[in-house]
Amino acid sequence: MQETANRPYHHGDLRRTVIETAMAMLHEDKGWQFTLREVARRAGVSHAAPYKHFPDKAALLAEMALLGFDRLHKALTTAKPKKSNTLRDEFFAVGRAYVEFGTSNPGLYRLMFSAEAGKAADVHLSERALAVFGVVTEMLERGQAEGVLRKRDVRGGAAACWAQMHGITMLTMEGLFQLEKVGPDPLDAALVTLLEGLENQAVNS
Amino acid sequence: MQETANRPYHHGDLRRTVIETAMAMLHEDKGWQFTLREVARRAGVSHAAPYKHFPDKAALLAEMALLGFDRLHKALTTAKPKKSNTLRDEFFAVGRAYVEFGTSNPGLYRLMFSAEAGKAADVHLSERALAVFGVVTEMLERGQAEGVLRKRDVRGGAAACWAQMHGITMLTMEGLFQLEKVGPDPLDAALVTLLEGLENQAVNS
DNA sequence: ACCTGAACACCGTTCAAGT
DNA sequence: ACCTGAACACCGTTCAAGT
Repeated sequence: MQETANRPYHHGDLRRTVIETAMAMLHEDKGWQFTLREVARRAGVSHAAPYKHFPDKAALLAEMALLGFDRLHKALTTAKPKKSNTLRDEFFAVGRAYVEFGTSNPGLYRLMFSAEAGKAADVHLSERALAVFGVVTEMLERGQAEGVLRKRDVRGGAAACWAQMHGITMLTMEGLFQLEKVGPDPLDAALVTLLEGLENQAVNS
Repeated sequence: MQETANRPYHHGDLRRTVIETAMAMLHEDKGWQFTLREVARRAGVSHAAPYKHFPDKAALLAEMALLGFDRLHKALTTAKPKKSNTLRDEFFAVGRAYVEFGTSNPGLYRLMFSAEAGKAADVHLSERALAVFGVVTEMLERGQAEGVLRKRDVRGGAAACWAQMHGITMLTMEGLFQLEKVGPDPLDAALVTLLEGLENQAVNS
């Protein structure tokens, strides 16, 4: 862990360094179009060195995507307010945290849902990716138990929530949600609409 | 327009041919990671020839993305049933058509919303891309006029719809909506949830 | 065990030169 | 006006060889 100024030949923990360097480069560019050679350059090793730790670039991408899902999961559970809060508060807190995560890590978020990462190692079907789905499911189950939400197959509702979060996040990243055409606060509007589709009682405005 | 078997030197309509060839290659792969050189090879010209018609690869991608938005717009308006149908029918028809378009053209759909296409030429802010938004807006306006939908800023509702469509489409493309974990018919569940968030009257199940 | 350096088969892009 | 062919500066990946 302690970095000595001179790394003569052996690097020590190149595997971790490669991932961290690549993660840092993801923040600079929007896409995951960083090059493996550039990563190696920044890490101060030859361009062939990373191949001792990853079979190919796709493997590195997949690992980064998994890391991304872990961070997203953590961001959501952290954002969840302490108990004795209304479900509505929790719903909005988690929703906003999701979008916030995506928009402040656009490169990483894109990578997580890219075909490239998905192909390799079944990233999207891993339990680490599906843990995010679990957060939403728990929230809906609580809502149904409290009678706030309509009683329906929770999985369908969770699917709707995830799709809505993902859609808002990507459209925001593209700048499409910054237009006057979509109104003053599309994020809020989308969350309200979604919640009211899940809620139990009638709302007449 | 009529293709002679021998194209000795001049191609005739290389610009169109390049676009069509690239479009065809988009169907084979999932991503837009086709190479310009391969396009030129298939078109039977040198790898430098396309540069007489497009300043760079990004310009070609942007043009293809615009074409994609035109096709999506057409797919939605075509799917819209003739009048004297309920709004609910229209809503589901358009929703399913949207997802269907994405899942049957994954490469093109990905390209349309990629950062690469977005950067070039303001694709996402073009009226051709926003026409899709218009289809949803019209539908909601009709619903509000008929009293079926809650009266609210239509733009917010349209934003919610678009985000939901986009999210479902992408998650389906990733295979995440084919899991038992998300239930038997997540697409339907998401559409129902969305619609009921927009609707006027109370629903007690 | 871990890393290097040269090598291979590709890219995107440019540009003088051909027709 | 439209296209070619060689060239440049890159990639990802491999592999014998070094420490």
